[in-house]
Amino acid sequence: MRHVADRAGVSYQTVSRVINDADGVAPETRERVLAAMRDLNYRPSVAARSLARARTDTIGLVLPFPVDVTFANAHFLQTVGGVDRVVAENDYSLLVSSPNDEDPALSAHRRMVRQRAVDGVIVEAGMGDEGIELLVEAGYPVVAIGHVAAAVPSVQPDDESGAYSATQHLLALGHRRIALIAGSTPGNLAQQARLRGCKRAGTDAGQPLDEDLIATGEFSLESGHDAAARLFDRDVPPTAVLAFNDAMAIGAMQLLRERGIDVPHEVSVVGFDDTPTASLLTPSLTTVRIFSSELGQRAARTLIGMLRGTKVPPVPAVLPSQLVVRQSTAPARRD
Amino acid sequence: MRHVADRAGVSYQTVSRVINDADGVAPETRERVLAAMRDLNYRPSVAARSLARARTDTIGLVLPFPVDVTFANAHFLQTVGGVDRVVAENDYSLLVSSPNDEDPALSAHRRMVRQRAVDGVIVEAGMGDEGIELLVEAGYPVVAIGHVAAAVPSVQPDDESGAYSATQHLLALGHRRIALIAGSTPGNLAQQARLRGCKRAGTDAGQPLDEDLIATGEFSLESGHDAAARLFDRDVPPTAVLAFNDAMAIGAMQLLRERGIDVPHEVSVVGFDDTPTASLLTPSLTTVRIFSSELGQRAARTLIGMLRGTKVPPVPAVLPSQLVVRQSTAPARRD
DNA sequence: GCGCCTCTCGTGAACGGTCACATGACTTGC
DNA sequence: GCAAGTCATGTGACCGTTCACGAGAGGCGC
Repeated sequence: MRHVADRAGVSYQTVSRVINDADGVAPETRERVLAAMRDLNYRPSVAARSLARARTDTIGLVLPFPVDVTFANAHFLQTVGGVDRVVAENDYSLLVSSPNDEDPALSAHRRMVRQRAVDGVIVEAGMGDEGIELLVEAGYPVVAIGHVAAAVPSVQPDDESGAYSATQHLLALGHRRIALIAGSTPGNLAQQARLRGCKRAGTDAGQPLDEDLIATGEFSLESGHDAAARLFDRDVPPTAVLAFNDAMAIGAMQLLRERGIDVPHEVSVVGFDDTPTASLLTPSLTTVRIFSSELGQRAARTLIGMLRGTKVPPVPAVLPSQLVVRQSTAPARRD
Repeated sequence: MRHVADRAGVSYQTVSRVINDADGVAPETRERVLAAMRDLNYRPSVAARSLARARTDTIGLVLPFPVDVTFANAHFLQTVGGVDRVVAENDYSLLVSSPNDEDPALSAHRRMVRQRAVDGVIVEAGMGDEGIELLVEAGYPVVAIGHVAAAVPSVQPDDESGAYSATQHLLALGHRRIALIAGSTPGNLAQQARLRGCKRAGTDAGQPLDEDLIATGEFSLESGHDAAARLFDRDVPPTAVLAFNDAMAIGAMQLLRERGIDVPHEVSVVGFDDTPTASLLTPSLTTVRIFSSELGQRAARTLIGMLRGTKVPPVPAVLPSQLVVRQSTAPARRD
């Protein structure tokens, strides 16, 4: 920087002003400085700037699983897509941290804390919340995406009402034996909310769900396939399946096709997420939309707002979810 | 840091030594310093450290598309998964940059250059190579994943021979009307290599491929579906389809199922990538394995090696690809 | 008892910027 | 014509580390 200043015949402070687009610099001087910067192929050092300004203009993103696992899930994918977009728009950088195998619960957060390299952190809920506490204790502004117990601002889909309306839809179609393909981690709060929604819809309709018809999967296509296999091996198989994400719903549809069971005339299938592919399947998938990208965008905006000193309402921002009825659901056949 | 030093009754330099695990500090002193660090909840500032050491221990990752688009592609997903793993193992951080809509070709690289926040950059090939030149000019060590024209170290799958053996496999099964679902960006070098491999296999066997049977897609499931629709609308449809990634192959299989065309007995389908789902489909997909995760790991190791001063062979590291024969290919029926 | 070496620790400068304030030239108002 | 108020620029200190030295304490050999 000093070199640039010399070459342009000004002081380093003036160079600094030019870099930061501060006013109070004569247009002609500015030009001279810019020229010198070009000539010397000069680039400011973020490290020095961060040090002096006590901020890094970087936002940390903590993932619940390794990169390849996390992004294999369409919901997380969309979510992070939204974050990425907003972050880039606001000239922040994105530093990602994912857990390693040794300490899946906390390593991603730990690494983020150890490196004091970000101004704030966005956490994808999915694992426990101890990690969030860790970040908060370390003094970071934190925004969570999804349901968290920790007292940090969060944006979350309305899982409960989404699950409620999906179940209601199936009940209205006359289905009585409704199977659920839930997640296998009962501690997960989103999972709990969805389950709550399903059950409430059942009891509200005077048709409580059969607990025996709740299978679990890992949110992957294969696990949905396998869970469905278990469900349809039963003596009295279900007439409808509600999976807690689209991938598992698609897996279930695969199994049904293998077994020659027609969707939707013999069995109805509902997913969760409204993945882009959901609408492209045949039959296209009835599913609960949760606006994942929007969720990510809001989280990023909220965090950036916090960094810029805006007040943030302490209540979680809940985005309504929405049932999208397509071809994979139909009235139950009379037994 | 000064505070810690005071509290431990030593100088700041000694604290620095403890932080960096340098020797020449008495065990008892070390303990005292560590205790003080804990008491004061002290965390070193990366910014200051980066400034003083002139490195950031951060590696940049430049994606060819926005996050959600890039990671929807299984190959990129695996690749970055590999990078992430190695980066974390070596205590580096990962800073990701993806293009924005205004300047898809260069914005990701530009942002990376502007922020002088990384020690080196890994670039996922996919877009043009000007961006790489930009990074090199800015003085960054760069490693590319995939085929690039720029003179930087790269790791790449052996696309040509993979495509060659896939085509050869189909020819050996007696197929004569082999359709290709290629990418729609002819400038892409990986694409060119695959095309070259296919054509060479054809001519080597005395059965040059029919140029009219080359459709294009966007590497998505839907585009594969649509490309297949165009191919099978022809008067004389192909008897085999070779798609340039698994997603498009799966899309093609979907179309065939819709039209009641049996795979593999009526039409054989081959994919590219060996996505995890490929083996789980029915029929399971014959595909070309390209070890994406391994590719990412190597790229990361290469870059870290460069940063640590290891010499890097200037030739691109080529990982052999490998045809995995499953159920979606079968001998051609006699016409 | 002296010089020398090793171990442990401290000091000053530098890294490359930003911030708060000071300074000088030129307008403006009366 | 002079005080006061802009505008443009320069100066010194500081951000929190690391690096290259230097220096004191203790052990050893002779």
